[in-house]
Amino acid sequence: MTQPQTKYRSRCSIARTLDVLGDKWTLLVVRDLMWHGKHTFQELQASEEHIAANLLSERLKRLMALGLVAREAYQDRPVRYRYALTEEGRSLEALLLQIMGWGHAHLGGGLYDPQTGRTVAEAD
Amino acid sequence: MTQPQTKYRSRCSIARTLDVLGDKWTLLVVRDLMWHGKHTFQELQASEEHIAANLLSERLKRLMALGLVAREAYQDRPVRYRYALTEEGRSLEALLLQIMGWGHAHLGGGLYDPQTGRTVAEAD
DNA sequence: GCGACTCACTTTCAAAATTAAAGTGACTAT
DNA sequence: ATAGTCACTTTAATTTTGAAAGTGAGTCGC
Repeated sequence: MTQPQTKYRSRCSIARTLDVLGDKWTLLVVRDLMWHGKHTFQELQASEEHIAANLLSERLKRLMALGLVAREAYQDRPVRYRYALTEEGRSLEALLLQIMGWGHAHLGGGLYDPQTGRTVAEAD
Repeated sequence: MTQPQTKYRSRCSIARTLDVLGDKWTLLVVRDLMWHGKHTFQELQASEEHIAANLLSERLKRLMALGLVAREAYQDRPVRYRYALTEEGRSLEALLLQIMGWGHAHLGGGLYDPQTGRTVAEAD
């Protein structure tokens, strides 16, 4: 549970969620961390949607500030980081599944099965 | 099922859904149409988040183009419209509930109960 | 008839966000 | 020494947004 109301547009939970996750990139980063084993900056950047480096950098900072993502250095000299979802970040899985289900049914996108790691229904 | 009329960034259902709904306003319009009995342009514009008229106009056009919202004239001279979700638009309810649930649990927003039309848990 | 008002927008324009590209700094490999 | 990797940051052009004002068709009060 994060802090005060002043940082949000309203007290509506949907508006608040959109305040922090409502853009075209944030949830794709979460998707990659959640399911696709992408944990370094360059792995995240290499996803097929091609997020710009400055946006990835900014989104990771926001997700860390929200406590949804944490990073740890996996190497010094030079320091290199590994990003991972926190437990709170993993709580977004149901939301991601819901979004995926809707997009599959209504926009013809693929349907990924986190159990098997496979896309079980092809996209148009 | 909407056809590949639009071109999407990728075949990922999440990316596609974000392509069409991934911004700070679209789902608030859907929320108001779904649950709050707001059906005219001015009713939608009067919500507490205060969407700008140009954005509301553009979002309604997009939602209509997607087949999620339809409008009918409820008056001629001058023509005035009533906007409503289509059946496909109503399919977004589960997604809205999921987003609301997450926002309530993690950002402290209110929790609305569509059954009773009441907010059952207050926001911070 | 005249002015004030309503509704559903559209236009305007500055500010903010996104995009693509190039640049930086610390290193490693040849 | 030169080239390459990684994790970013910076820069500059383009796009989107946000706030305000404007428009057009009509109604209402006097």
